[in-house]
Amino acid sequence: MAAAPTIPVPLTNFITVNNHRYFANHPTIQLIDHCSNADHLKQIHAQMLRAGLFFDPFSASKLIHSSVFTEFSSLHYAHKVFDQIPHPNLYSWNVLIRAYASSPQPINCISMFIRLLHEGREKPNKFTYPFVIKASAKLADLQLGKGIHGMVIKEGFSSDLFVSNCLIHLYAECRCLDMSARVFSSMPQRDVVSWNSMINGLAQNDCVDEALEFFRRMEREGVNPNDVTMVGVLSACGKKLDLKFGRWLHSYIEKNGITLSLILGIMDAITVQQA
DNA sequence: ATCACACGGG
Repeated sequence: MAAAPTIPVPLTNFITVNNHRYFANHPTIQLIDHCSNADHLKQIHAQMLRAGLFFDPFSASKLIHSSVFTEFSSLHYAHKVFDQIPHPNLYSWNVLIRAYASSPQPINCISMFIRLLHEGREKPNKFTYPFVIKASAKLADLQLGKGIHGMVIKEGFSSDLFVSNCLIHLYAECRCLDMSARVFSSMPQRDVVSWNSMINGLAQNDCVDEALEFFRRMEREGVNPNDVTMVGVLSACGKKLDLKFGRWLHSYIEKNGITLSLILGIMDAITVQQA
């Protein structure tokens, strides 16, 4: 197999992202954003190989991003591109880890994460963990989740709002609601997603009264519920067959101007019907 | 330059 030619590129202009300086002025790299089909993307890929641009981690990450996020490309292709990058930066790792987390094979997200731990020049950051936790949640793998949680604590991300919200959801998916509650109560600050994750987790695990209790607590603490909150609360209410409370929720939704998305409308109708 | 939460019955 012939080695890719590595013609040095005159890299004179920089852009600054996250306090790092990158070369991003190469005409081939600028083409990436205007690429309109898979063949075009492959041509850019070929030009990058000829120009040695894969040795610039920022340029390589641009191609990875395009390979993953354009609808004419596939995750398989993106992974092959990734494997050709000599020194992928953390952004490139995260792009692939993220794509696998929302793919039908979340286990590949975990494999990439383990590769990152072994091969990466940078440690996982606050963006990496939410993707990996999401994959563990989809796998409903409690052992794996606990392991990742341990790393989160060790690496100092346990007070990150996004990471904690993911952990609440993860433990709920593993039917481990006492752990969800433990994460929730340890948070230095919470937002509506933290409450939603608790309420929906409880409702899905048939802990109806607890879900409604969290909703009341949320109200007391002055956090404004949104449409996702109401899906969980209505679901709990439907399981409880409580018509009176269902009707109260109905007027509550209208009174508080909560967006009546299609799902919420259907949920609402079902709750009233069931009771 | 990236991150989190949702529905029930056909």
